[in-house]
Amino acid sequence: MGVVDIAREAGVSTATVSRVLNGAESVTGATREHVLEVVARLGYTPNAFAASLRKGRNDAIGIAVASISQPWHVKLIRELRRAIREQGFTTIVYDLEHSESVLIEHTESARRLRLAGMVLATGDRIDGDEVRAALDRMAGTVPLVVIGQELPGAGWTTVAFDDVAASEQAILELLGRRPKPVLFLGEAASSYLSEERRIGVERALSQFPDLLAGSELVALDAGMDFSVGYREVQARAGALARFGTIFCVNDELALGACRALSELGVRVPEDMMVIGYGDVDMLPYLTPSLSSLSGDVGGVAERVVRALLARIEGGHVDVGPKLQRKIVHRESTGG
Amino acid sequence: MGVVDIAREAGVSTATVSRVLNGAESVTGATREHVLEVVARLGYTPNAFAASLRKGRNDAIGIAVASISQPWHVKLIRELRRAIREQGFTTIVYDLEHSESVLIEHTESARRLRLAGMVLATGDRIDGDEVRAALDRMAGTVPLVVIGQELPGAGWTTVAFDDVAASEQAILELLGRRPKPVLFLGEAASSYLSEERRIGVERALSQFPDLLAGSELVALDAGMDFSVGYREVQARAGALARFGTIFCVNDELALGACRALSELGVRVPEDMMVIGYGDVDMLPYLTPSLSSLSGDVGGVAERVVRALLARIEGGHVDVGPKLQRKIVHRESTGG
DNA sequence: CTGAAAGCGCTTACAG
DNA sequence: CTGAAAGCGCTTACAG
Repeated sequence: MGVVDIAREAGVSTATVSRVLNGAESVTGATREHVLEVVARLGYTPNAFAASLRKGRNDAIGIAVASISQPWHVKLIRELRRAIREQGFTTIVYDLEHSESVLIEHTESARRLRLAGMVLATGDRIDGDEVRAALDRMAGTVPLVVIGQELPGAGWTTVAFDDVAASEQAILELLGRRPKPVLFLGEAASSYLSEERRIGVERALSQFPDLLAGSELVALDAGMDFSVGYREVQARAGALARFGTIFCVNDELALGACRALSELGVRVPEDMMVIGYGDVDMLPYLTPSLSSLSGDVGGVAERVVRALLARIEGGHVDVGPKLQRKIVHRESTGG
Repeated sequence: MGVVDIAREAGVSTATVSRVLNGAESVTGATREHVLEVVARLGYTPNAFAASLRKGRNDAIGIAVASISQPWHVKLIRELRRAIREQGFTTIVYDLEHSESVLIEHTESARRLRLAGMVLATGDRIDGDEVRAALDRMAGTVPLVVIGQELPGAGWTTVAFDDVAASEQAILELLGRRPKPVLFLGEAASSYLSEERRIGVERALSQFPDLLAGSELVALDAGMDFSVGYREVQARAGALARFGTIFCVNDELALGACRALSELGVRVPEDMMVIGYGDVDMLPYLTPSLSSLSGDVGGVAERVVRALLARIEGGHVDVGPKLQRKIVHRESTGG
């Protein structure tokens, strides 16, 4: 069943049916009522493919995140959807599952679907040859905004937090509370995000050479969930006394670390301070409650959408300086 | 740029281009190579709308979940995607945000997109007049499988856990460990899932009238996240001594409850046992680690896909009896 | 193995 | 305000 069936039944042309269904102002009230009645009676739903094909555009914007298992990304999706919907677009969520090949697949899908735009949020590096080529290719036809990492000469807009500064600032503040070496748990080279945060930590520590010497900056290769934080701390059971702080690149690692400390009888924060990144919703409800570096997700979403709209209209927009994070102290850093 | 441009450049017909791009076997090796070279050189990507319109079908299956903020649903999405992809379909995720109007919108979207099928996973009731009508309407053209709740006379297949039995069984087991009244934290009438679990709890308690009398079965109206579990336990600070167990309809509530108990100086599990539902990944890493009623998500996904394929092919399939849950004891119930 | 041509179901300039 | 007709970009029976 299509417009022609509705048109025939209603005794009008397909043009009129289309106008009614698309809310054109020109249609007479009576005609509109009649057509709508027929549509309802016959249970007709327009074919989105035919409409998009004819219109030559799609009103959907893709949101691709590194992993929907990470609460921070879910929070971001929520905010982005809200902001995007306000602009009259629909959204479609892609889960990259931290995989380059999945990302590449999705760039293809975005091209085939002629998406109006795409938002990419990942801490995983996107500067590998294949990934970079796929993104460039996509960005040629689908306006793109990337959250989190800046690439030289990229044909897209970047919105990011200043994680180097945030990490440096946080470490300085924690060293003020307890001037002891730091155990940093981050990801290996595949993570852009970990790299930035590590640099900030190093920068702060380098002001205190003896503390830097005693610190350990771990580059994990095993993902960043609870179990990894747990395992890494357990693995250092005998060597924990020399550290004053465990600084984790996300909240999940911090949670796992706390569990290990608890099993080892290391008190948080008396013997060891612990802090994560992202400030996800559950942190205040943990025991001990977890400190974290918090960022304004709504602010990110707002900037992303502004930048995307500008690109969709063929223009550019200055998204301003990198966003600042702030440290949220809870029990795990002494409140 | 379209097939015609590729055809012209390659000196073949559009039919041949289409065949090459769709992997038809009939095309000569040389022709295939040549066409692919032109496609790559011109950076051509087929238009998905045109293809779907012409084919008259869409190979995408929708996955609609009550909320992507709930880890259990994220786990389910993962498993479903894997299973669906194996069958050659793509997936598209819908977040219902626990909203009836969003669900109704998505049923419309599914119809317009001529989805090959739809999976709906929600604990929120779907038997309200409007929602039920929207689902019936959708199920008329889009094969549907619902996870979790059974509706009489529905035109779709249901895959569910036996939560009544699981709850009853769990309570009996916990009463064996500590024969004291139970504080049950569940949602109000809008939640089908809470209702089932409450019934199981009541069924177990009714074998011990004095324990039933001392128990409290709370029907919350405020969602089911960490903060709610926390608040409800705090609100009963003076009355906790009479309970032996806090039984929560999800793990998030249980986590919040534990935090409140910790602040109140109530020891878990010595003074109070706590258990949740879903067995999400973080539970072993909490302090205390949280017990939970676990279900085989992979098993659900496998049945759902089997049922969906049968419906897509116009048939039916017996998905078998409801799935069983098992209780996973961790520190919060005494290990 | 390959091509010419029809047609999927819409929307929109154009004409009245 | 409304209609006749073209055309969006594919795929596929049909013919050779």
